[in-house]
Amino acid sequence: MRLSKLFFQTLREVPADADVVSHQLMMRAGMIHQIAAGIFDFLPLALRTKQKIEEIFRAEMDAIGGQEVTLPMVHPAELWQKTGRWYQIGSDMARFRDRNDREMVLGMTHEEIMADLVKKYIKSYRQLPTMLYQIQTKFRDEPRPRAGLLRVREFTMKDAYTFDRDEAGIDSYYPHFYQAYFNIFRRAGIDVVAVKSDTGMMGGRMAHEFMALTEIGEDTLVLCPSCGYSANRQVALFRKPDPPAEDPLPLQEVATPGVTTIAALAEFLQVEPSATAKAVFLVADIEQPDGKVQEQFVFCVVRGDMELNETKLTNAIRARRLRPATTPEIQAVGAEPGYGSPVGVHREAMWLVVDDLVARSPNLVAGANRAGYHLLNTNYGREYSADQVVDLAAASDGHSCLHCGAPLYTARGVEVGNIFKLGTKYSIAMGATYLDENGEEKPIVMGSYGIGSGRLMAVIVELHHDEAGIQWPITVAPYQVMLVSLATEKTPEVTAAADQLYAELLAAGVEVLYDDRDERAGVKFNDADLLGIPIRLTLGAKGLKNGVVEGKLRRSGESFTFAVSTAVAEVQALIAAEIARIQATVLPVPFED
RNA sequence: CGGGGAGUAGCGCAGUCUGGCAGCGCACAGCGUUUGGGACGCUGGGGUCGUAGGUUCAAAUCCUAUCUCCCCGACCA
Repeated sequence: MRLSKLFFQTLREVPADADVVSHQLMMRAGMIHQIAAGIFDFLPLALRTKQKIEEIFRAEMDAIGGQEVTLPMVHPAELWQKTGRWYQIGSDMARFRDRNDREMVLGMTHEEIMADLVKKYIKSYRQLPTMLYQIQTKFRDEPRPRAGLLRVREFTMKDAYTFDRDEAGIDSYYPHFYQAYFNIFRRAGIDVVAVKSDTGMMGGRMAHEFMALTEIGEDTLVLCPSCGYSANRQVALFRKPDPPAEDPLPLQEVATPGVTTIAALAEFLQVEPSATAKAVFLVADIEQPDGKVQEQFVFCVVRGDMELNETKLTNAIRARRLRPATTPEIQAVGAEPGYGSPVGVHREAMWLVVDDLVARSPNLVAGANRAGYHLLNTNYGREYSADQVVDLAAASDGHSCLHCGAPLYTARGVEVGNIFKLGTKYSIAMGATYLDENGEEKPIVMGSYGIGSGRLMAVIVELHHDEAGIQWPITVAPYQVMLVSLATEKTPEVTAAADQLYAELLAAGVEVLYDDRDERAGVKFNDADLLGIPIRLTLGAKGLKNGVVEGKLRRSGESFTFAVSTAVAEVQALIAAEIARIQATVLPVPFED
């Protein structure tokens, strides 16, 4: 491609709306253009990279038995009503009516549609397992799109679905995806960690998220440096410290005027925060046995040195959603904000959930449920008992690893992919069943597996750039080679040589972007750095006089001198070396169950 | 949905407080000089000042409403 003809424009200045690096660089490189919050145009350079990423998806999916299909992105509401997600999902789902007043949705994911499809075609255990995938547009009306391509409303996703006879079937398929995902990300030039994750609205038994570690990530990960344990903080487990071995002491009320935080309480009483109990008041939407959703006041207790993990709580009490309780609601159950404890509250008006460590810790300081007073020496089972005793605490830096005891650390990550064991939720709802060897009708066991192409592209830029611009890994670069001609009006021989080299590179099958523009050298070099094409070839009057063309690797700055006559072969070797360098990172990964 | 910021040429911004010809830089077009890391000169094109209503002799500027975008939070397969 000749740069003089390419539909693009580089920007010298950073667009005001862009504040993460990947967004800035892709805007400046003329790759993307925003038309609304979280909705982008992909220009030719971006599209080439997106297509390369998607070719990697196809190769890895095909390698584990996938067959590509394309399902619509407009769905009748009926399919979503069958699984109940029509009712569960809020305004993230874009809904509209067609001309005949039928309710329709824009697809946010395709479990329903896939289950509906296989229902018609899969009848026998002989047809299982099957894996279908597509690369398709999704629309999710996110409340807050942000950070360029990292969090958008309309996006392309590779979503794959497995169909197995039983749990054992998916248990054996799932690790293939786990490996394929590592292969995909490594072939795209990034490293990821797989973490156990919450199954959220997808439901299901097991899920992993593939996280790229970067400061701009929205998720917090908990990692063990010793045994490799890794989990999203939402579900991360840790080994709780042993509570001190003390005999229960008599309950005692003390005046603590104006002391409403754990830190202030610890300071005032000269005790460790770990010797206190923290009360958290929430209101949960709980689905009742009759299907109606009711609000329930939830009183949570964790130790003062720990934080409540709302995902753990949500799962423990099977809540639809949580919100903080208001002061009147808190007082209505006999508690007092800042001085709350489960001692002496109206137990019948609440669901009381206590962290297991609190239940095991003797003589904790807790609120007295009246302003200005706390209680010393509260003991679970003596002053109060709970509706549920479960793990509610959020894992943090320095906590001990559940498996090996080493201190955990936290890191920020961007979720670039996920894999779910879905079970039979969708197949039962849609009636997707098969007959087994005994002629018995059984629901198909499903899994679903997603990767967003645009987000992955943005993450690659986040992880591969410098001050001057992008540094594309060669496997996903829009072009492999950028040929920069430094010809001027006075050096037509340079133009001729560059034209010829361009033609030879094209003929040799090299993906080459040819900067034939009438620009000064500085402009061309700066644009080349910005676009981040991995190999730059420079042909100018000086070099040509000596019969040489200069080569340079964008990622390292390493430079080479090639004879013009052998340049094509040298470049091909360089491309092969760059590809091999990335391919060398694609290795077997042990499956962490 | 809560808090904050911003809408003026394709991009970055000034002008708004204190109403009075709509500007600057980049980009774009033409001509000339230049030509290995974002050249220079001259000339030129491009604007419903987010939208609607109001106040006023006069509104980018004041008032009211509204839309949009960005950031933090809530939310998020």
